Amino acid sequence: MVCTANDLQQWKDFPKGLKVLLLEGDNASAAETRAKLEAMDYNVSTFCDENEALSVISSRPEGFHIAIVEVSSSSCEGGFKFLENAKDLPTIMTSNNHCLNTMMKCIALGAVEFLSKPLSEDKLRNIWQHVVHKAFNAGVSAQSESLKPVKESVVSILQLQTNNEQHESRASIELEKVSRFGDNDREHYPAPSTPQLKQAERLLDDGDCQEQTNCSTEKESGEHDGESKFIETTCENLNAESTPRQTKSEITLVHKEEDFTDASKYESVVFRHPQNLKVLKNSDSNTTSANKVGVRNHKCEIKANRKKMKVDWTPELHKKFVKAVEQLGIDHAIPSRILDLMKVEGLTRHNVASHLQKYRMHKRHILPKQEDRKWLNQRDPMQRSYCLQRPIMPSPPYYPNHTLPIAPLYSMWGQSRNQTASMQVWGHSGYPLWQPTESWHWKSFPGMHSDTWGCPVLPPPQPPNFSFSHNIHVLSNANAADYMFGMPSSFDHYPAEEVVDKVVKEVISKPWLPLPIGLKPPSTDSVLAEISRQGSSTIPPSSNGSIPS
DNA sequence: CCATCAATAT
DNA sequence: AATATTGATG
Repeated sequence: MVCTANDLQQWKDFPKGLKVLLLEGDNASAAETRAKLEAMDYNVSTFCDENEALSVISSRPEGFHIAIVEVSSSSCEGGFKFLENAKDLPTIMTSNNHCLNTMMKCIALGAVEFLSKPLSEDKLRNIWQHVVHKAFNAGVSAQSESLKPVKESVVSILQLQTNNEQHESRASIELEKVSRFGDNDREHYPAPSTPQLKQAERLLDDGDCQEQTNCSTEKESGEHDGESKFIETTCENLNAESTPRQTKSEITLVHKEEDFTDASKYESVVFRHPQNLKVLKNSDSNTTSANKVGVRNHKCEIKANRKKMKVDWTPELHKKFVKAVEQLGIDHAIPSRILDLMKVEGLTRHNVASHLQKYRMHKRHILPKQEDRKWLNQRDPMQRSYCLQRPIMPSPPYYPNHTLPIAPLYSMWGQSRNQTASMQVWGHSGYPLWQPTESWHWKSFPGMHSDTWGCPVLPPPQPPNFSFSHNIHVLSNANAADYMFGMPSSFDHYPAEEVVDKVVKEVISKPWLPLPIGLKPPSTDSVLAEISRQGSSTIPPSSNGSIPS
């Protein structure tokens, strides 16, 4: 049995009085959200302080039915914490940024939905469905006090409904369908995603979810036409025989992106199952029209969106890219070969080419600009070329493996090309120890050195008591959940300028000293910067850095 | 077809 | 404003 428009109308009335805990910060946006919710007859309580909300939630005196919690760069942890404590309270997470890892983590922690902001009315209108779904899904354990009444009222509504239609059936089954029809309805009511919690957790543990995203859509659907398909799987298997509880491990994550006539984009996380993938594959080869989605066709619809998937060059992906480029050497690093080496499913040559373009731009524009500035004071062209070709950094002759960068222009990247050698020399795996590999941010850090683009560079060696504990906390705590909003907050605490100065001076004066295990030499850039600051007098004698020829 | 660069889009 | 995609060109 399929829900009709009448059913929908009836269900639209349901939210009246539902108590919403809105935890969104103290800003205009929160007020706006609240207003929207109230306009829809939700009963909203706003709490700006996470701790306050947490205490409210633990006692839950007023019996909230659902919570809406924002995760942002500043209050991500609070959101996670809230989720952990929310238990049976259906919680919708919202966010301004589209960090997949954060999304994953939220879902893994039990969020029923992850909504991108701004929150349109469409997104908010039917959040109550999560309440319903949860009320039935969670069972009527003693814990779900707040949801019990929901279940009861839903059951009564359903009974009413089925009576009217002279369909005598068990309410729970009806409910199951009802809570699913949202998927098929043209308004695309949010689909509860809680049941897949475990899978999300597993994916999260992989730490490499991005790749999953990439590979999920593309394997069969055709790299040949260079086009990835956005897949929207609204199909729900309504066969009574098939169990809706999915325990498959191969669940992949896709972004569901739909365009609506009102141009408002609904975005949420859905999990796609292998079964559906099959269906999709078949229908893809048979039916090409994506627009034949009939309004009345509620049964099972699959829409293959031709829109290209936007490749998110995550640090992991970029790492692969850089590795491939390094492996090929700068001369042979062409998109197709890079693509081959990267072996990332779903990535097109175009994507790589584009990224390569950017990569080169950085090399050609950012670096020379900085270096030019540094060599303003240097008149001797010999010295210039010396500096270009030779990192001033300790490259002690007694390190046999330490080869030198060759091409002047690429000295920065040459340095990273020599990463293998550096690894042996410096005895680390290529990444700073204090930073999980999944979470380093490969953008240039303001105030940091720009050769970090694509290559994480450790801050200059730190005095024993210098602490990055803040970073460690941020980065590891979230399980690398968000390199995105880690960016501004995680690197607030650079080494103080004096510290850098001191270290750089030290290094310049004693270039022969090996660095502690696990540390990478300060970037060439930082040293050069320091030299230019102090004048060229401090440049170590050229015996230390003659050009190998 | 491919790589590259410029223009465009998000 | 940064960064990804699309388009044009050789």
